[in-house]
Amino acid sequence: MLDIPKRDRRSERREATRAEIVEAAWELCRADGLAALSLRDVARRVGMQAPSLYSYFASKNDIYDAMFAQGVQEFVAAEPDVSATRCLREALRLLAHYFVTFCTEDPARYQLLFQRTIPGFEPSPESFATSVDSLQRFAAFFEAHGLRRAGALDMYTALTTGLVDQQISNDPGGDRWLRLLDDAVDMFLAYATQPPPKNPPPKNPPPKKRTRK
Amino acid sequence: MLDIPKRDRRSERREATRAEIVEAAWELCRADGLAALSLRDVARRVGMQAPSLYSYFASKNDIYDAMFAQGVQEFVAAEPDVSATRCLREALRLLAHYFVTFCTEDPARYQLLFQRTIPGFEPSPESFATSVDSLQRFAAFFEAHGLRRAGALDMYTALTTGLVDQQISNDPGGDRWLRLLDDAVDMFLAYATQPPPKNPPPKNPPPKKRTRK
DNA sequence: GTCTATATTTGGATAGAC
DNA sequence: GTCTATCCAAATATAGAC
Repeated sequence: MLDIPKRDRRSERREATRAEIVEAAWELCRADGLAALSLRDVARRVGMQAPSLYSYFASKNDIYDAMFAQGVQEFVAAEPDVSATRCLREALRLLAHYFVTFCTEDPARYQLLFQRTIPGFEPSPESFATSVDSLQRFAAFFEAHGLRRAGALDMYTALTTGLVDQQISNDPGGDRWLRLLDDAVDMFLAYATQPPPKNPPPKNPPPKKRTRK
Repeated sequence: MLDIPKRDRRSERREATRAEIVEAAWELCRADGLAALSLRDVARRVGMQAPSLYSYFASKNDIYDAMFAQGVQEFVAAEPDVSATRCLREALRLLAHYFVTFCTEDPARYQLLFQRTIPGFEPSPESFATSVDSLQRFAAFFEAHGLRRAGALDMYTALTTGLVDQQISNDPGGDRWLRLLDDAVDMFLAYATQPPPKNPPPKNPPPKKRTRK
């Protein structure tokens, strides 16, 4: 039997107001930085006084948490489906492109979701679980395509977040690092699909030329 | 003619106190996070009252600036000299290892030097110039070893800072990403020393490039 | 639910005595 | 140079009227 929740105009209104508050908070964070968020500013932006917010959120961190949850939802909701894509390179490009675009188009959101920069804030277990699920689907994708080299997933996350980080830190709004993405995927695939060398590669110089010392 | 500055016990003492203050600030940042620094705490740690700090620094940002300058000095002072190293791979491993170790061994320092996370803070031009110099020496190293592929330097910085970032964010104190460093260097060199393919590798037409805005 | 008023804390920074 | 005393601003959060 389908569970059709009875509509409750009161709680609907309440949810709408909560969403409005969260949206105002995002706008402020995008403008002034994630850490600069203040309840006064949020309240003023939605036409309230600061204490009124406490009717909707228990604390400032509670607002951060709602923002976190919303951000994760946004990420998973728009994740491209690559299950029908046979070409690994193509699929990975698609996923990588989605990730870096998602991150760089809203640095404040990136900071909240992927870095740990707000002093006392920890996302709620539910929201966090959703993001862990997403990463595990990604791990499954690697597995399905035979990317089993030890550390391959970690190398991939380092590479993509590195591009995002440099882009945001050193060329905000530009594409100096973003445009390296396809090359990065190729580079990574060459690494990940290559069997790890039996004997660790030239620790010592492969005899360049003569002069032995 | 050699410029031997006359010793001035007063200013020597003053410099020593400044250094003491900066060191106290670092300790607090390492413990509580970079953004949590407060003048009161710094003062208490050096046995002063907060206003006394203003005899040594004009503002809180002035302290951050001294910390930044000190951090940059530390980095360049201990930079390994690879000019005598003939093997590119070996040299790059050395430099990369130095960089990621420097960054991960003190995340607060990494945050101040390489990320832009303190709201109103901009490093002074002198300190900033020193760090730019360091990067340019690195660019010269690339040039000298024939690493001229477009974007190679940017790819390298993305890769190394990505490892640092993931390490700090997701495995602080561990080595889950650090131990991938040698592989990362190999992966990068395979990419950078390989001529860019004439026609983009994969079969399907390169997915629509990110539209410029 | 929203407001006013206020508590509380915590910052950075200044004035002026000693 | 260092202190005490203080200012000023901003922040989160609570109490209670309406």
